[in-house]
Amino acid sequence: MPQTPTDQPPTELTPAQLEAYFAFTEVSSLLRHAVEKQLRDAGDLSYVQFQLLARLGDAPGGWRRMTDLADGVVYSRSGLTYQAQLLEQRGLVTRSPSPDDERSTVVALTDEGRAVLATVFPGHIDALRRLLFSTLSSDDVDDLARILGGAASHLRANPPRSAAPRRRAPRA
Amino acid sequence: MPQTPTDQPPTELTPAQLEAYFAFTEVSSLLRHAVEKQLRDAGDLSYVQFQLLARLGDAPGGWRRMTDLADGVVYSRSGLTYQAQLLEQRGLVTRSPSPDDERSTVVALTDEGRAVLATVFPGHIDALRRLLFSTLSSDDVDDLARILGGAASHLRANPPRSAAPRRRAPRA
DNA sequence: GGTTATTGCTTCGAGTTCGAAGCACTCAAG
DNA sequence: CTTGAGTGCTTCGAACTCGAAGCAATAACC
Repeated sequence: MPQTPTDQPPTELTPAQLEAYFAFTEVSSLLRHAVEKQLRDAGDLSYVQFQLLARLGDAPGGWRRMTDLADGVVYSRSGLTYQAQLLEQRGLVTRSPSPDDERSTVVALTDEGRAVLATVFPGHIDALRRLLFSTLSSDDVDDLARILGGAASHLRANPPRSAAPRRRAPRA
Repeated sequence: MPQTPTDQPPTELTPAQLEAYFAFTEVSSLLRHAVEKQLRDAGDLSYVQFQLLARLGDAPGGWRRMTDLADGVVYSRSGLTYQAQLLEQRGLVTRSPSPDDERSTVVALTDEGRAVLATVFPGHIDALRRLLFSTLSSDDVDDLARILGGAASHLRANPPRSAAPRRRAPRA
């Protein structure tokens, strides 16, 4: 194990870091594709739609505000509007203005939405176990949770600088 | 509701598994968004485009077949055709039929493509270090590489059953 | 109270993604 | 040689995604 002479960051990653990064991206892609296929077959849901339903199912009262939903799944506002429309058309959620704040829209799970979620969920869990957790020891899972949990916090704290502070539009 | 008597898989995940999974998806989303922003700012490249250039830069001779490129980045063939067109229009790659096999197209990095790659690469590495590796110990990195490497192999070995064997279209 | 930000969501346009279908070439079998 | 299967890539259409711009409601300030 070579000593790192000083702390100054080199322009390269260590082999282990590269390996970890490639493995991460590969698992990310493959797992996502596999899960999407399973969800499409089981309940004709996209991954995003499933995540939204799952988050609603998890919420007390079965409803959330649009923005909270979007933040929860790391998703654009406009994209969420689109998906929420689709889910509403299928009768899986309702959308209504919040009584608190007329600006915000509250998305709520319908009975049918809850039913679909209940139908799809076990298959999703099975897929996860089969694809991901079947090869992982209990310690591995703990390690993953600890390491990635820390990384997630760090990433949340360092947002990708949400667009440069743009100058205001010129008045007429 | 009875206790879980044996090892047979329950329909739920353990809290640690859930935690690991959520952390994984969150890191995946956040890291992807952040890296995409960095690449767009630095060289007006999408993540996919960067991955393609990087893979070409890594290849002996600086060229690869379309299919090998697509498999390498877990990407659809048609999507690759689209992105390869964009890269070709920008003069970063060339496409030409393989002398070996007239069917296959060989994508090769141009000098300009290599230059762009050299420009963008350090920033990419820096971003990775800043966003991901700055919080990880050397042991963490080793653990990640080991655990996710194993998971990746397993996923590669269990492809999402490439579409059900659909019946062939009726002849005329 | 009245003006000026800020917030929450939607609409819009442009760009990207995928799978299915199609085309061209190669290989195997007769 | 001829047929048929298989492979490699592209084209096509439909769906999805995002950011910018727009609208309405709330909050902040004097």
